[in-house]
Amino acid sequence: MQNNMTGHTILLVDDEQDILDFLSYNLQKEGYKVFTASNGEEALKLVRQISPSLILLDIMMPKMDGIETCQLIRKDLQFEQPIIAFLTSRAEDYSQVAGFEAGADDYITKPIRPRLLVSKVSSLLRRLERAVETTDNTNSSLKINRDKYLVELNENKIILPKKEFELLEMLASRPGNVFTREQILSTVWGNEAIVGERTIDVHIRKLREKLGNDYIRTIKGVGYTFSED
Amino acid sequence: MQNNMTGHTILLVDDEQDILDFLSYNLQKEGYKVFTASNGEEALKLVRQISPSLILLDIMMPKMDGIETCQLIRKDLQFEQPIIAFLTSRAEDYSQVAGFEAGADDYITKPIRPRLLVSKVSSLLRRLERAVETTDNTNSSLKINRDKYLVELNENKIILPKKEFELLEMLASRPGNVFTREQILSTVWGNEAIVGERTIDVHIRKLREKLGNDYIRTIKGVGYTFSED
DNA sequence: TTATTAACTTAACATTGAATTAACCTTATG
DNA sequence: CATAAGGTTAATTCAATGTTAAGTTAATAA
Repeated sequence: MQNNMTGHTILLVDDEQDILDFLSYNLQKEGYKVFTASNGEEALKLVRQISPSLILLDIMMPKMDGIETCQLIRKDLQFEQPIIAFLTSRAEDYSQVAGFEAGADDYITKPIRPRLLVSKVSSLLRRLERAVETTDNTNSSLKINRDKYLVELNENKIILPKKEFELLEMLASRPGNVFTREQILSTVWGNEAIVGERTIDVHIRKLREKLGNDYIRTIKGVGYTFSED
Repeated sequence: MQNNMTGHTILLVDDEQDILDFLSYNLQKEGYKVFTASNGEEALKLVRQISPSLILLDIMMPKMDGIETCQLIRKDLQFEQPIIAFLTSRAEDYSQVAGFEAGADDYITKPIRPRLLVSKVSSLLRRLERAVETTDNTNSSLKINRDKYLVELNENKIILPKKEFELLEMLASRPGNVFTREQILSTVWGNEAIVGERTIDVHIRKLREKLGNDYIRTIKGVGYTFSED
């Protein structure tokens, strides 16, 4: 039943075996490689060995709780940062837990529905894939930060509307690459959307207005390309 | 068996030696320094000497009961306030009302499960550490006090209702970061919660009403972000 | 208990601004 | 120099968000 080709590795950490089994079952079914740990220390050891893409971490655990574990993981792996999501029961207030400060990326509240779990996991992993693409252009003058929805161009911070942001993100993901209108439509708009002929142009124009004309070049009859000259 | 590096000092107060032994054993195993007292007077003396971070206090004791002891401790140590949790048997739930008024931070009901005890203790102590952390961000104009649901903005103290507080805390935990409605819902409400479309907006509005419009910014189609400019 | 108050949610309506369109203009290339 | 592809501008649209007040529910007091 392997629906998933990405082959991401997921680490589950919970002190209750039932929960581990339940999560494992549902995630393995989707084709993920799943490892489990039943406490924070075990998790820390495993993390170094398996380099998981995603860690689901129970907040309430004896000895070392999720928050502490999370902080240690973040300290330990300064470079390859996995995505970390906390598992909480509905009862626990956010203010008592404050996971984002500890370095969490998301929350999943128990009781956990299989469907929601799977969709959340895949959406979290998608975030990772995008981040990898984008992280590369570090030394360039244009930085795109998806979490902050922020574009930095020569120290100037620019906040773009959604469509413009996604369009720019796509073009900048592979500088020099020419993207056809068709490709752009199916990526940014989704191949369902029926949009007029001039829609893309207008967005391109607005981007040029904000970034200057030097970044996005038109290849007539083909499409658009992004470069930094 | 020292798993715990914080080295917190815990004071146990109970008239039954069995309970003291049981608690001592389980907490020492985690690396805490543990002291015991078998009545209120003894406890009061010890408190001054050892400055415990946490006191576990039996409610039902001869001579001076837990409530009274708690009140005296709170009066005695006006500055360094330890965290106090009451030990109660399940039957005596009526006393809970009095307990929080007397200055308790939490309840632990007998019979006591070792795991739950340990995780509750570590979570209570974490609260202490976080409270200290929070005081640090001095240069920012917004200070957040988790325990009191209190926000200080340019010298003005504002007590926020729970939901508003948690929403603000989440946004403020990563200034500049954009949180989607989805993320907000699953964190502050829990992903089971079925809340109407406008619920978040209303809370955002109330926050803006109290903080001013400059802190929380809407990114239409994406989410909300917090900043201090 | 019942009364009272505050917190939270909902519902109805208003507003906004991003996204799109339409109409017209410009340019590259055969 | 014809023309198809792309550029520009302003008007329009519509979903997302803002706002308010009126319900609910939960907490607290009497």
